[in-house]
Amino acid sequence: MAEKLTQMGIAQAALAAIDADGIEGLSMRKLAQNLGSSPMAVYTYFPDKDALLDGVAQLLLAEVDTPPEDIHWRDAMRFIMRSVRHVAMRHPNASRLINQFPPHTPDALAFVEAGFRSFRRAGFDELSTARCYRALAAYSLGTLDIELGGYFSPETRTITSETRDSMDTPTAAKLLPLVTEITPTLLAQDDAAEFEYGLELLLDGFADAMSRSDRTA
Amino acid sequence: MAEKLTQMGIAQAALAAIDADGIEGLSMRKLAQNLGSSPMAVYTYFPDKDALLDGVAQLLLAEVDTPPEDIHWRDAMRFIMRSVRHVAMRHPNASRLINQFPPHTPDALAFVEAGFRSFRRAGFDELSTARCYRALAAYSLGTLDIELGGYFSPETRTITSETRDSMDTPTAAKLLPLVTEITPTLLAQDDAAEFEYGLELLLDGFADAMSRSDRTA
DNA sequence: GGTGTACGGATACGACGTACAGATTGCACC
DNA sequence: GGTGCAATCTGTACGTCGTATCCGTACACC
Repeated sequence: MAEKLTQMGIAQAALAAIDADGIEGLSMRKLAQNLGSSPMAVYTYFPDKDALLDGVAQLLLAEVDTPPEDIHWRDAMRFIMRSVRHVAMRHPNASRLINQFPPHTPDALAFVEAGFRSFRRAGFDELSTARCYRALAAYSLGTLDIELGGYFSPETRTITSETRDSMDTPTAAKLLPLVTEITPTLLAQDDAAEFEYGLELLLDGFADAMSRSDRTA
Repeated sequence: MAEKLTQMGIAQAALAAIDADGIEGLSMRKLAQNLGSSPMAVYTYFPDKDALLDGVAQLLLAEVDTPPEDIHWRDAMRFIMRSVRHVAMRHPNASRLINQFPPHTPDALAFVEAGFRSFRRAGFDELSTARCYRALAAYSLGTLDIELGGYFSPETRTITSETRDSMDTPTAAKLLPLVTEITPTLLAQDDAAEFEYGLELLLDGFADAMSRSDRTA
């Protein structure tokens, strides 16, 4: 068993394990077993489990595609945003890692660099580029929380205001009529379409700001 | 020691412990000690640790303020969005819980209900309300990841493409000139101002869509 | 007063992350 | 070819975790 261990190889095995069993299901012992070696061997390549998870995140982020160089900035942003979302959807169990660890390796930063390039080529200055990147990052990360964290799903938990077992549906409907009315609508929508909706609003806003600054310049 | 235990009391103690020591620092044993009782006592009120964390999240969400009823929908949304952000900033160690557990108790849903009310009163139909809520939720949750998860901070980790210790700064600058150029700008911005920037873009978009649908109706 | 039921405590189990102390390997240098 | 050193990997062990299980207690209700 046991090809030579490498950082990449270990991180890939960890990603595979997470894809299969979830993040909570990953332990150093099980990972080592998959790799045909001893638990502590991993610590030669990663100082602790958190660093390993970071490594897995970098692996995910490196999967994000880079847009062609010659397209309009709007298309480039759409391309990148969709690609991030698709990577997360290919690895639903691992997607939290994307929210938790920002890209910081060259491979993981490739798509960021490409996005920046696209903005700058279109005439965005440094500040506008930073601003837009931040807004897109926030929207994108939040989308992952919502779509892959099951944010809008029905896992009714307990706890209420001091009394047990309240929150029977009829009572809730009286207290929260609009939540009751709108939640089904929320759940019925297509995730991809809703993602695009908000994305276009942001891109529209960027375009407006750009054209305004053109006119003043 | 030991007032009578309650769901609320336990959740509050857990929140206090998390505020002090972080989520990872919270254990059932330490929590029980703070409460002056035995670890297993908590399990009378919460089926497991995850349910307890959910309870803490509900507590946080219940801290979100409800906007006055008579203001313009745009002001109401600003109000709510800012309040969510401020709650998270009061509990930086606990803020991940907001991303992980959606509101589902009456108290935690109060601000959602108020937001829906504001949209509907302004003439948004069910679908538009759901759409806008989703976009705002995504932006808001992503903002928490970025501002409180330290997303843009410098915690340089390791792992690269197969080789160790690369990613010395000069090399990075060659490979990723724009990342190198723009990252300082990104870090230098004021979090609150950047948050408002993206928020206004979304609100502008909602307003446009509204006025367009008025004209067709 | 007797009985059931909600509550809290004690103990224990299995799994976890990882510190530490060797063993093993491969390679540089004479 | 031998010798030493550094990197790599293994084995063992410690402390901590979540929580299953079993038991005692106290109070509500008839």
